[in-house]
Amino acid sequence: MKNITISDVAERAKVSRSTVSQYLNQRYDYMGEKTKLRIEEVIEELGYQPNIVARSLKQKSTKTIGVIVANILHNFSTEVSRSIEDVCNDYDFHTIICNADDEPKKEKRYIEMLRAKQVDGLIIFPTGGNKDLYQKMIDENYPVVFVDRSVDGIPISSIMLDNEKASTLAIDHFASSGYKRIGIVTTSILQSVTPRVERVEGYRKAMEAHGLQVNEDYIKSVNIGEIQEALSEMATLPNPPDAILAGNDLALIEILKFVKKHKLKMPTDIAVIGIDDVSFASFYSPTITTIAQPTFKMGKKAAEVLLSKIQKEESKDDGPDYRFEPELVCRDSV
Amino acid sequence: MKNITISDVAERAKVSRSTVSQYLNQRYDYMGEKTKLRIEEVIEELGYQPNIVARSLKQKSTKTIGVIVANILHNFSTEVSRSIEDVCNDYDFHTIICNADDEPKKEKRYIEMLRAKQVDGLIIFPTGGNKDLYQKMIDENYPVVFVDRSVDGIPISSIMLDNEKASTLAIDHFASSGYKRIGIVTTSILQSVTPRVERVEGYRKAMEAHGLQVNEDYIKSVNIGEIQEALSEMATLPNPPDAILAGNDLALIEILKFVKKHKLKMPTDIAVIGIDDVSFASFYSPTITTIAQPTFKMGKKAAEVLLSKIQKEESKDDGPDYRFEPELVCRDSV
DNA sequence: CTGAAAGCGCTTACAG
DNA sequence: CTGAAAGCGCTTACAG
Repeated sequence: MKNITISDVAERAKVSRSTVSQYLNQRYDYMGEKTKLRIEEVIEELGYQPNIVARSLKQKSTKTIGVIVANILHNFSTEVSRSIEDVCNDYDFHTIICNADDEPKKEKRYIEMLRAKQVDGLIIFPTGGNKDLYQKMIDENYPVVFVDRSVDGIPISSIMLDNEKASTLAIDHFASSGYKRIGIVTTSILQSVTPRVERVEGYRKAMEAHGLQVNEDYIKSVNIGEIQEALSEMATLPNPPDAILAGNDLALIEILKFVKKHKLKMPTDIAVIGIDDVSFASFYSPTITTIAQPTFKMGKKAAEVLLSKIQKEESKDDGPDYRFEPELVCRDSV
Repeated sequence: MKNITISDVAERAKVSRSTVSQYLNQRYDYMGEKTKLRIEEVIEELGYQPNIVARSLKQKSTKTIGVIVANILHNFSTEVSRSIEDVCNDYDFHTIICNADDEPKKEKRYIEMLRAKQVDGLIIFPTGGNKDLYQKMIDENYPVVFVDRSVDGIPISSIMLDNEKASTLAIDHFASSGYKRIGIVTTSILQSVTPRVERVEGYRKAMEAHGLQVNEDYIKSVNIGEIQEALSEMATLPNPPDAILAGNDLALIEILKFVKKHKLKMPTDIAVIGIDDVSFASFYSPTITTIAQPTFKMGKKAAEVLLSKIQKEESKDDGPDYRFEPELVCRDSV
């Protein structure tokens, strides 16, 4: 199956390839009306579709961006990606989504692959483990924006939740419902991933603001596989917490499993709030009070910031971060 | 920022571009050891990365495939896509995922865009609404495979669940637990989407096999927004069903919402089985009995079939469909 | 063992 | 108003 190229169209329409190209790029300014119509006809007739790869090579733009999420298992990643795609679509950009699986090595491989593929820019939920690469992109003035996390010493704008506020909303709500022994469970904080660190920090501050005691035994930042154990430890404390804030959706699920396994009742035995508005929150029993992230807005912003960097050539920025407001969704688990 | 090209490498290594290209393509056969080392060094030194767009243009292969899912909201779509990506990754192929949103128009746009981008093949969860395009791809011997659904008169292999078996497993399980008034609720069947049609068909056959009466009022195939109403209708029948099979994950969620809203108890007031093993099935209250699709295997198969079509040039096949076995996951909602 | 030349399918000044 | 020419960054016979 020989592919139809611009030459075939030109030949058939009895014009030069340049003229066809002008037509394709809608530069009709100086084109004879009959020429235009003739080309249009031939294209229709041949079912010609321009080869975008060839165009990209010449134009040095692929109209494609790459998105590298740290871990696709978080609902947040999926929703933000979806929103990024929507916006890109509106601007006729394609999106290639990759999942680094929390491994800096994979992230590195994807960054290199995507750049070799000449994507016009990158949206990264950074693992944090490739500072040299991040810095190299800055030095080369290559368009990048971060999402969810920032990286120390790397001045790339990041689209993030106001994480401290998220914790504050939760603690305020617990407190106003009379809970005092409030714990927090989140996935490991060892790589100092921004949202986790800030949420724990926000938790501490909010507790203090309410004059509540911060008990270190009530704070668990461990790998997802160790959460059950951490919860058991908390539960067997002489004075166990009566409310728990889940630092993200995966932590929440672990908590719900624990609650179920031990036949606890929410909110009487234990009150729960989850950061991230999981899909089943509204029909779980009881329905789950959550702190929702504006994932749609955040994805939109990420795409817009990146696209504008791409357009401007001038992708320099002082790396201002964009913070988004969390929202308390009251339901029955508190 | 001038990009580093093969010419820069050639110049610096004092060889021709051809030789560098040979090196890049690992055709070392006739290359002097010193040449090889020199090139290697220079590449390292310059941080050179070959431009894949240029390579693709010449090689007429982008090492990229497109995936167009009918509706990304189904958990099935996400999981299968993920598995496709994993396999493609192993073969050094990239994946571009698009969501047709159940709209044939969007599907058409994506097919055309992806082909213009010269993707080497397409995996489609077909909406069914673009038969001319599907046929055109067959005529052009362009590599395509379908997933989840087949399209009447279009001999393209499809990777599908054994849908009748899925319903059979559910009905058998209901029946063996003593339920007799069994209903089925699924999203609209109007466009004769394969799995929906087959699941309803399987339901009928299985009911008959058990000597159970098929009550047409127990069969609801309506748009997602109308499921609540359909359930109300069923519930107010003089003799309402005491068990319901959810045709897919979205239908299941509607049922769970209904159950919650009307404070019904599962399985005492109503027993439920869902086709698709949703994420929360194992910790919902009660845990939910489901029929799981082997999404991972199905995605793997789809990728493998497509990749082999791509490799063979000869992408013709007689369109044999591949059927996968559903699995009953017994939990507490029956 | 390595290089000169042609070509992939476009686009973009530039000339007329 | 339209065409000839050069070029994007690679690869691939082919010659030597």
